[in-house]
Amino acid sequence: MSRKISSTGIERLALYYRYLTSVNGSEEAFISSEKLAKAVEHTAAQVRRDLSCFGTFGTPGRGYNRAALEAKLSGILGKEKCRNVVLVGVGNLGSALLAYKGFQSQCYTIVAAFDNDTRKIGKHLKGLEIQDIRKLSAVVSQTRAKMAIISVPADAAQGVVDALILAGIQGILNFAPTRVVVPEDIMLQHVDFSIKLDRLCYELEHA
Amino acid sequence: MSRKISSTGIERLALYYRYLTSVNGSEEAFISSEKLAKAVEHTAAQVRRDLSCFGTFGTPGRGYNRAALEAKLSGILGKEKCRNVVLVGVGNLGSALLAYKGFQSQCYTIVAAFDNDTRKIGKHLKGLEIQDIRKLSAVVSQTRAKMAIISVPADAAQGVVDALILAGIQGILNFAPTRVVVPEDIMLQHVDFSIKLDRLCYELEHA
DNA sequence: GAATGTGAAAATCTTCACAGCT
DNA sequence: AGCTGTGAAGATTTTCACATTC
Repeated sequence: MSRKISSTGIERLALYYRYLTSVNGSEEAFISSEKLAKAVEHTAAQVRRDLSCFGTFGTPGRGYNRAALEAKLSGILGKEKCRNVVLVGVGNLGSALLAYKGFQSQCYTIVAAFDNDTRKIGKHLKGLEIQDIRKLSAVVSQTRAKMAIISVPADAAQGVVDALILAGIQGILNFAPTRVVVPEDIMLQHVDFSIKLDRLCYELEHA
Repeated sequence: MSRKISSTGIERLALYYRYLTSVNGSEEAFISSEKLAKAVEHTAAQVRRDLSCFGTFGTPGRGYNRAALEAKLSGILGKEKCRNVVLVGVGNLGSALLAYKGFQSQCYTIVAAFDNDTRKIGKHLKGLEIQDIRKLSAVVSQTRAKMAIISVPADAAQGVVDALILAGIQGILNFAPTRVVVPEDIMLQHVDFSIKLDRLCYELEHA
């Protein structure tokens, strides 16, 4: 046991977890690495390797107990404690993210939304009042949010990121179509769909 | 020259391209691998390696000619021919994607939008009429679209993907929070932000 | 018999470091 | 002097294959 998980492996763990929680009831109590792999379009060896990084909880000859595996993954991923998230940038995309059910059904709650557009500030959306970005610091410490989602224009992204870090945010999910710089101890993930579309385009071109 | 580009390298190429097109004018005519790397948060060696996979067009001692590099990348990525894209699933996220400027400013045009909700069909959004999903096949052949974006619920994704492929679509950008199966010759990319948020959560937990 | 957990091999991706060009 | 292009080394990730356990 106990090789370090690969960084892509972490995303697979999240896929395993989502799969397990999405098929509810009326299933066998055990699932094999083979079946789990099929469900998320990966390989059985990879499933076993990923899971083995966190201990050994499969049963040879049977597979993994679904309920136990789900619980274990929940723990590994840190989903026990539900997490408060703030969102910055309530444009088209930001509004869609506010409404997105996938976050809530997992363990995340968007507890505040910010914008710098005075026409939006004060309005309500999905039960949240859009707040002035200048209140960021106060609200972050008040809600003890550790994660932020930013969906602002590319040229505003770095400034917002800096402000978030100053306010105490430790992890940022960036939807702005640009790269930003953060200190070593701040976690950052990009969701960059124009790049993904470009990649698709490339692959079509070179098929 | 001429090692095969890594699959992550392709996404970097798209980043280089976006960076070059985003800084307009008033720049040096040449840019070094070092500077380009900085701009997109990668390394100089990686930039040179990625580019070298498609020929040699840097100038030792000077760097890369910005305009030439931009043109070259455009060619590599297949951006010459602007590409018609259809979108399936006009919910919150789909609507935001329709409005997203980033696609247009690159070479993509969303030429049709589909949904299966009779309350939405016939309505107009961003100058497009939302069409009945059953017209998919006709519209795809008419517009000669080769790429599709899907933003439908997870449980509808596979069905939509199958229909798209039947209609002649060759590349799919999937925003549905689930994995789908496609034949070998169909290109598929996932934009899976609940997974990215989970990864952020994991990294916060194990920082 | 069936499926895990894991060394070892293979494949892929990144970095080093430097010869060679401008 | 400055920077590219690239072999070679290194690091990471995936796959193979099988002894071991239930």
